[in-house]
Amino acid sequence: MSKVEDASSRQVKRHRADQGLPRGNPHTKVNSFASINGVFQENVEHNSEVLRNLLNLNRSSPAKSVGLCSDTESQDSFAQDRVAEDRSSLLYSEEDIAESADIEPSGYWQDRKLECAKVPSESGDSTAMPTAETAMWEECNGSTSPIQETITDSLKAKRARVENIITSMRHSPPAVGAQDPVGLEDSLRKPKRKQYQPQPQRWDSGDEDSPSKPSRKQEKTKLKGILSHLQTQLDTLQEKYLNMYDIEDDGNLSDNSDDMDDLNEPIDTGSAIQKYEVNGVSGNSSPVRHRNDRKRRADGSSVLIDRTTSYIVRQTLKEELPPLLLNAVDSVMNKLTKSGSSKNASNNNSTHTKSEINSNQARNPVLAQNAASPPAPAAQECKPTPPPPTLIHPSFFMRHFPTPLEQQQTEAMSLVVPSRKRVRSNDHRHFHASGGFHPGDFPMKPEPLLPVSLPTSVAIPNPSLHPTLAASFMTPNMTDPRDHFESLRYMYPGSPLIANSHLSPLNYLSDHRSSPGDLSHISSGESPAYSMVKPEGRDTSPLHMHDRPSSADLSDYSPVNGTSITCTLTPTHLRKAKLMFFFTRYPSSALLRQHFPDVKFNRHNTSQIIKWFSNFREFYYIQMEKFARQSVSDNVETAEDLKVTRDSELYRSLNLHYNKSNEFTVPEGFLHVSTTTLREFFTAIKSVKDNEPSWKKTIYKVISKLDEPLPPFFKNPNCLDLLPF
DNA sequence: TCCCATCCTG
DNA sequence: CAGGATGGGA
Repeated sequence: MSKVEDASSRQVKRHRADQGLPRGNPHTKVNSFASINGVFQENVEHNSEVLRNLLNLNRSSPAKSVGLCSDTESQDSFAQDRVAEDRSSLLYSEEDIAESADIEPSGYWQDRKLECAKVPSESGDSTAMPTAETAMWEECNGSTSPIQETITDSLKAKRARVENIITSMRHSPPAVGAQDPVGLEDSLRKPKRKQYQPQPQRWDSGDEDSPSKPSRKQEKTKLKGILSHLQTQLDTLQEKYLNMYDIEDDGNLSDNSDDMDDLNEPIDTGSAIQKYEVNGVSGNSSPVRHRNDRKRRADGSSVLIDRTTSYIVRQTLKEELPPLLLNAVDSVMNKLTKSGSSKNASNNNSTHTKSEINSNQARNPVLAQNAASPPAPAAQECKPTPPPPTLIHPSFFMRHFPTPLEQQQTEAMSLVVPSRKRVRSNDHRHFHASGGFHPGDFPMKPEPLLPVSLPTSVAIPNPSLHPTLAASFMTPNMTDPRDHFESLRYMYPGSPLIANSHLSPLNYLSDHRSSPGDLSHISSGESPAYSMVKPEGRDTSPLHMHDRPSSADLSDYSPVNGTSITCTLTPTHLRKAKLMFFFTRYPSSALLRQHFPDVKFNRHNTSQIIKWFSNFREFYYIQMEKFARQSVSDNVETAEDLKVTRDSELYRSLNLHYNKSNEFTVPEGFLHVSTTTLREFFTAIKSVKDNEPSWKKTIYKVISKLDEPLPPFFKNPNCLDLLPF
């Protein structure tokens, strides 16, 4: 049974690896999403500050920067549409946030289409996705009331400016019209606009595994630039929007005092929705709500109009900025995390990336929603059938950093398509918003953008095998706590770590340096002070933050520096294991269990960690044999002439492998063992014993007896955190 | 039969 | 570093 289980598990892992699937526990996706929301929240707050500053700045400055706004009547109508659609997008977004997640997307959008069908489209584009909001605006435009005409003129002027802003933004990146899959340049000149494309979600399309993945390392630096570039663009857009807004509101500054009050508060989407719905008689039906707004405008209340405009501007920025920044930060951080050591900032993919941006802007509904779409593609887009596999569900997070496959998307994405799930991005992470975006999601506790330590592949937590672990991954706290606390370590840099001084590697290291080789006084294992090893039979929940070594062992144990039990072996564990190899080449499984108290060992991860040491030995012996043979060929006379020192190339090679960041002072004992091993190999090779079948076994036997006791601090699950590096 | 180590391979 | 094959020991 176990054999079968192991075999099948291996098969599964193999399969997953072959598929390029993430190795981590799928539930970590939830946590990743939570982290995104955390960032989102931060962005919202940050942006609210930005918005306040911008608005105040514009209000205080009579000079309006509208240089890019060259009004024409034809543009006016387009811009007006865009303003209207932006408004409707925002409304959709709000409704999505407010509405239950149980809404079927298809039904949701079909309802929208039904609403649209009742409204004549101003543009005459039958494929357009009219909305109640546009209907409202169009009805308003069609009115013969003088007041409404004034209103319309005012709005047209606004739209014209928005149009110009958008146009200028589109041309900001280098023109990539030839690569533009959306036909953006053409669409810019056509008075048609694309329809909303309600896309059935494809949660987990394997197609996103791009066949030609550009180097993430190379993209890292570019993404940084992209981030700042996009932010600059957004700032420009903000400024222009607000300038426009300010011009329109010149005579109504006092009337908008409450708006400014609003701006002095952190912008909160939920409260904004509430405010907006309070303005309408009915908070449930947006058409009704819009009509009420329209009636107020028809009453000639410029205050209301300006408030609405203000609201549009604010909401647009609220909606636009956070996802953009979120996505940018997400992408950059992802690249950074995955290629933190990358130093080669290549520009090879700059064109590619910029085209991504451009095509992304094409999907930005604010930018491209009004863009013309040829009738045929539009008709195709109207199909309620599921999109092609390469079409990824449009979401806030993906509009700005599309995957290469995403670039094949040919329709403008709605700003507010319900972002219920984030499908795999090019970072191969999955984000699932089980209930869409709710205002309550955003204040979620910020999680680390990425786990500091990702599980190693063998350590795939298999929920079916470990139901308790599976349950543990259901909450944010239940990810590998080491990851959690590693991140917390940066949040609380001053937090005390281990009070027991002899658990400190620094102490060990200093002791070690002062008296090399004298490790007996810190001999590990048997010291009763470190009897914090988890009892074998303990079968508690994987996460017991406080069910941990007694306070006598770790007097300063706290959730901040603490850890909890996990079945997942992380790269941190691997690093620790490598350092342990300096002391023990043949650790027993019992020894490993003792020194990884944060690991709940099962058959799986036990064999994994044993395999690690097997691999360590393999590398070690290969190096030894290599250098022994080299010494033989170098006509070294006797084995006694060989000695591994910290200057020797062999040492550097080993140190690079086991102690890459040089965070650990290699113990003197390891030099002795290395010297012994090298000499054993040298002698065997010199005496041509390497012709014998298993000539290495005798060497292995010798070396296996040279294991040293591990320093006590290896029993500290956080010992690597204490290393200076 | 299970566990572990090694070797080979990717 | 991991997976698979293989072999040996308990």
